[in-house]
Amino acid sequence: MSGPEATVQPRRRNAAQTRQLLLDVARLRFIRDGYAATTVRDIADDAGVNVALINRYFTSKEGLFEACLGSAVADLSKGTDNLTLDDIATRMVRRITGPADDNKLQESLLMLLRTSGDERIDEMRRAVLEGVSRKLAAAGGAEQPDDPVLLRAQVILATAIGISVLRASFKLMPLASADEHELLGPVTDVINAMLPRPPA
Amino acid sequence: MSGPEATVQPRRRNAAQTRQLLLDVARLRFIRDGYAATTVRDIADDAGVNVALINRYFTSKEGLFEACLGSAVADLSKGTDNLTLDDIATRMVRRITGPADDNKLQESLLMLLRTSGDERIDEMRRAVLEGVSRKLAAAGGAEQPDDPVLLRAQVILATAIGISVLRASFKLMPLASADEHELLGPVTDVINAMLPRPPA
DNA sequence: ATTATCTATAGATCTATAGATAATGC
DNA sequence: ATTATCTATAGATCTATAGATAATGC
Repeated sequence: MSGPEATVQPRRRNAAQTRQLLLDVARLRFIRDGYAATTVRDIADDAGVNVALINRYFTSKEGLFEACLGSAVADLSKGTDNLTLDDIATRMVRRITGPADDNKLQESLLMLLRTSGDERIDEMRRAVLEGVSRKLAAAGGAEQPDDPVLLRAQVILATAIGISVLRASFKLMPLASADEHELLGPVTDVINAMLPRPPA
Repeated sequence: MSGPEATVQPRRRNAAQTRQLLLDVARLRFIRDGYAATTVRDIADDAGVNVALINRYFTSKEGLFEACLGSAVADLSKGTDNLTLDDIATRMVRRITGPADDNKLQESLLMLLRTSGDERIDEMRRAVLEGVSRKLAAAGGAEQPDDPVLLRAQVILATAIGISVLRASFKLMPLASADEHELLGPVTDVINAMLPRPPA
């Protein structure tokens, strides 16, 4: 159980910075090991601070988890309005493959897969994915919320999630090492197969 | 934390039957809650037997997990040789949607996603998925092991895993309630997009 | 007599908190 | 003086095991 290192070591005392540091290292732990297998001591050690600060800044382990999930949800919902069919593939692939502009993006989907067992939080996760799939369906021309295109949009989402899992958790080659360029073709093909261009 | 009920209640003492019962209820727990969040007491209570029997029949919690994963691996590798392109979609959809012939099949993929933290076991999981994707690629006409078709075969696998997760863990509608018939179309389209028919 | 199952308990965590220490700002 | 951080510890698990009980087969 060797852990990720703290990326920024605060020299001067700074509550806001320490709080953010805990958030960042906790997110990595939760993604990699899951909620139950991660101990607060693991997280505190990764951050290089005392365990008690987790309770000070986040009330509890569950509070910290909820904060991590909240930031992942914010990442995922950001800039998904009025997507065009052409945007989807490139955005999705970039989000999966890379520390392109913001390396927290690639982690958001994986964080969303984690659960602490709290049903209230689980419902939040479900609602986020429902919203994302609805926007995908809208880009594909769906009009009513019960449009059959919604099912196909959710299959696209499933593909994105599956690719992320196979890369991060399984390190399945060659998928795990495929770069943005190599993934763009297959992913574009899946999207086109699910959301055919309107004849108009 | 209310758990699944034991499906078979042994009336007469029967070590083999109790062992199998523990395996079955443990599998459900591990799939639903993960390894770390599941306690041996949860499992024993689900089975209606004493906790000590887990150690008696499986040495340890980890031994029980490994046995669960082993049966999932056996399920997944079963009958995947010499697949034709036409088989894949129907087999995959049936495996995802249903307690068709053997309801343990639908759980196998989800069990494979669980980890106990043991790297030896993680490697076993990876090898299984690598084998499955290789067979998919072969059905799609791949010849060398580094054929670029392999990447596309792994995207198919990713879609299957993603759909299973969105159904079981997220209960994302309408995907979660889609039956075999409703899923066949979209999944077939994904497979055709990834593994185009050879012109011959 | 054999062995499937249970009782009782040791030992090792893990989370949370009350209160102490020490760095910072006025 | 304020507050960011740490020390020490209580209380609640959780896994594993030694040994006791009781159902089965001869």
